[in-house]
Amino acid sequence: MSSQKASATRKPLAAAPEAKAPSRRRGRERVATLLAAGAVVFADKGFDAATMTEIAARAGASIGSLYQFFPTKAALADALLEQHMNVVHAHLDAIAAQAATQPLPELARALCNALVATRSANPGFVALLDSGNIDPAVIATIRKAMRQQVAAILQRRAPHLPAAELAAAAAAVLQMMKSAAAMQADVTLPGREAALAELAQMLHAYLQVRLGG
Amino acid sequence: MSSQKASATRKPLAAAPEAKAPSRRRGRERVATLLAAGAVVFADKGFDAATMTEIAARAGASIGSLYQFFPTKAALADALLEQHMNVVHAHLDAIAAQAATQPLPELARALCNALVATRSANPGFVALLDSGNIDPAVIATIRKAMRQQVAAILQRRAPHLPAAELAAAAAAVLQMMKSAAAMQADVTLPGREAALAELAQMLHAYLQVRLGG
Amino acid sequence: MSSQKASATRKPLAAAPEAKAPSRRRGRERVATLLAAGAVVFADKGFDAATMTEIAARAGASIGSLYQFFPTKAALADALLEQHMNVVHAHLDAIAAQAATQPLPELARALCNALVATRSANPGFVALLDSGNIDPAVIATIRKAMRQQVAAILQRRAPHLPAAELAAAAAAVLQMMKSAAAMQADVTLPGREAALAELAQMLHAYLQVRLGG
Amino acid sequence: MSSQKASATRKPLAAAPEAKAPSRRRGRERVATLLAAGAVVFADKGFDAATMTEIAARAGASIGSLYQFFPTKAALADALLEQHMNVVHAHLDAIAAQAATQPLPELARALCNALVATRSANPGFVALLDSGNIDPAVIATIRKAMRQQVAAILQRRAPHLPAAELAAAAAAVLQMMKSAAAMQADVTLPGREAALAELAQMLHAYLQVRLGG
DNA sequence: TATGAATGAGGGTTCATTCAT
DNA sequence: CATGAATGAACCCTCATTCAT
Repeated sequence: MSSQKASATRKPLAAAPEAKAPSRRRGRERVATLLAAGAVVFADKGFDAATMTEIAARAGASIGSLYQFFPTKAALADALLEQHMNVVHAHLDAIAAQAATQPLPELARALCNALVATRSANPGFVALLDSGNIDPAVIATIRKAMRQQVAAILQRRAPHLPAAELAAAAAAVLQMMKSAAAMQADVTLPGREAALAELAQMLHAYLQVRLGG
Repeated sequence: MSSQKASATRKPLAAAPEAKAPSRRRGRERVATLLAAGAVVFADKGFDAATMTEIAARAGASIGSLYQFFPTKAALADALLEQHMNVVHAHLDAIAAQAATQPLPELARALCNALVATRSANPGFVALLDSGNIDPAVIATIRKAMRQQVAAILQRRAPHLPAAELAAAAAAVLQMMKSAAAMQADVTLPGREAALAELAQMLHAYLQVRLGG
Repeated sequence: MSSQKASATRKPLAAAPEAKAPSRRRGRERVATLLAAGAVVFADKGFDAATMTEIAARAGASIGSLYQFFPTKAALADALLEQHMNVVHAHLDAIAAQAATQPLPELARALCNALVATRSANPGFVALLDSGNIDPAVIATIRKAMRQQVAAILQRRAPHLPAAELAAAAAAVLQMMKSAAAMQADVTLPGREAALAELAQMLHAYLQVRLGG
Repeated sequence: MSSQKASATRKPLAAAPEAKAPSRRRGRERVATLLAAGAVVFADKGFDAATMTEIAARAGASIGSLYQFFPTKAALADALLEQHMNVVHAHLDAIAAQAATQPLPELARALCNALVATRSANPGFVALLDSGNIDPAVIATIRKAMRQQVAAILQRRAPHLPAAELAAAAAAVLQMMKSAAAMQADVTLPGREAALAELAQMLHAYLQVRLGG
């Protein structure tokens, strides 16, 4: 199964109260504004400390308006999450497309950067995932999907790796990718760029061992 | 400077609201109970969702008693953090003691396990660090101390590595150690043990490259 | 400068936490009710002993409603203060208008009664001013404004009094006016009316000396 | 009845829980320290905001020790009040002793200064009286006693004044004395000294009218 | 549909007072 | 007596959510 397909067949994350799809253009714009505001505020303060009132205010909307589209704080977070996951998946799909032909060090770097990029696009993402306020089932789903995408990437380089080993490697690589994102987010780290390069190096060394030179 | 010394000169983390030290035996026991309860509740729900009331209740104490020793929710978290850091630092010191003589794969495994172990001893640890409710300066201090300890460990294997490279490597290794702990905490991950082994492998491959065979 | 003008250019008292202005009619009514309730409760118990819960209850509102418009107990007090000051200033303006032509004993009586009247309209006023919970800068501002108004009144009778003497006299007269109000509030004082008359007498004697017959 | 006698027969102010008189020297010292600490803290923060814990701490005593001598926050305040009243009464007695022979302007000044002096010796005094936390009966008693002392002073100058007029005049003069004290406490008042002189002038003018030149 | 007022449970924190040691 | 830990009612304030207009 190609990862494109995987991402194409992805289903809405939550079974919970869904935002009613806005029928008019005006509505769609509003939703976008609200999501953007939510992204910023969640990123700034984390899920718990973020308030629906502030999000609405930042979007230039009334609190009532916000609730019209997102019946729950968690629903807003879910929507945000889904949106971000789409970006992430697209990123990984792009990497997968090149995976077979790219030199290994470049692949390593690309993987390391995957989450770094999307994460700086929206720093609140992780805060949400780790806040403990998101339905664990949703989180599990997300993680599984990402692992599968990473596995698909690795498989391009090592088509005959047994499924179990592939899965384990994918989990490890994904974890490493998260590490890179976390490191990128740590502004207090002196020599951050060098350390990030080191992480890429680490990934490269591993891929060499695992996938064969 | 030996890492033992480093840990000997470690200073209290918190700047502002310290836990008032109990002077009676009763008080000291209380503080221990309260810390334990806090650890559990923070681990369960994260910093924000944890309530002082629940912590007190779980400790079998009244809310007033809790506040007698920890003037603030954050102060309690700080105390917990400090306590945990002591464990972590001791762990790392122990690793450092063996670092020079140990076979490399074992060192890799030991590093991977360092945070895994302390973290399962108290799963709330990370939640606190990442919650955004802890004084960023405290967090920076903690991270720096850990990086230095890891650097000291690496230095035993590669005494002549330039300081800058050493620092970058330490940051990368530390990040990896955290990855292992995170992975360990993810109960939804199928084949977790295999994946953890893969992480150790990754670290090993990296150390080989970095520190020389 | 006429005292009317002075009162026209008066600015809002509070520096920091303003009452959020209601935009709907319902809200405006609420605010009025809440202010009234606050006035009563502050008067009854003083600032510290008054509770927001009681104020809300007395207004027939929920606690949340109260906080919607007054983000802080102090903000409510400030609003109340400002409202009362407006009444006081209007009173003093009225006195100023007649000051030039009125017989001196009548002026003395009017001054004595100025605060008595407004104060019985809202007995909590002084409690607030003296509670030590109001921003001292606000208090200083209030006092200064009152002194200036009293000075303006005196100036109508003695246009050529040097500014410094005028200011000192105004401060003394204002203090006397407060005395009258305090006396009025003391229900345990036997012969209160006679004593109040005595105070007016005292003021009259003073004005005669100061302003000339 | 001489005012000395009046002050000699004064009874304890409160019927409420009394502090047990300490039998040993050590105890008496402690009580003195506690009272002093209470005076300072009440003065600083007012009755409500003052905490028993802080008072004990400032006295270098434990909270338990404080409660050994003053079973209640109000009891402490009462004790303080009584102590201060003794000073005030002594002051007034001294004034009474000279009242008959002194030139009128000097008497006026002495009266104005009476409360000013004692009040700056302990600025918390008024805060207590006006805080609404002291038993109103106690307050009434205090006021009555002071009025009687002032009346006694006035009587020395005008022995034949009818009792009712004397009482009214005493009430007015007392109020004026409080005004002077309040004015003295107002650090924001520019030209405070001049204003105080004005107050003395006012009192003088009144006494001339009332008591005859 | 958009707005903003209304609601109230719940959270962190304080402090007078009590009591065992 | 002294000490300091223990208690818990009460306080101020927040915020997700609902609802009338």
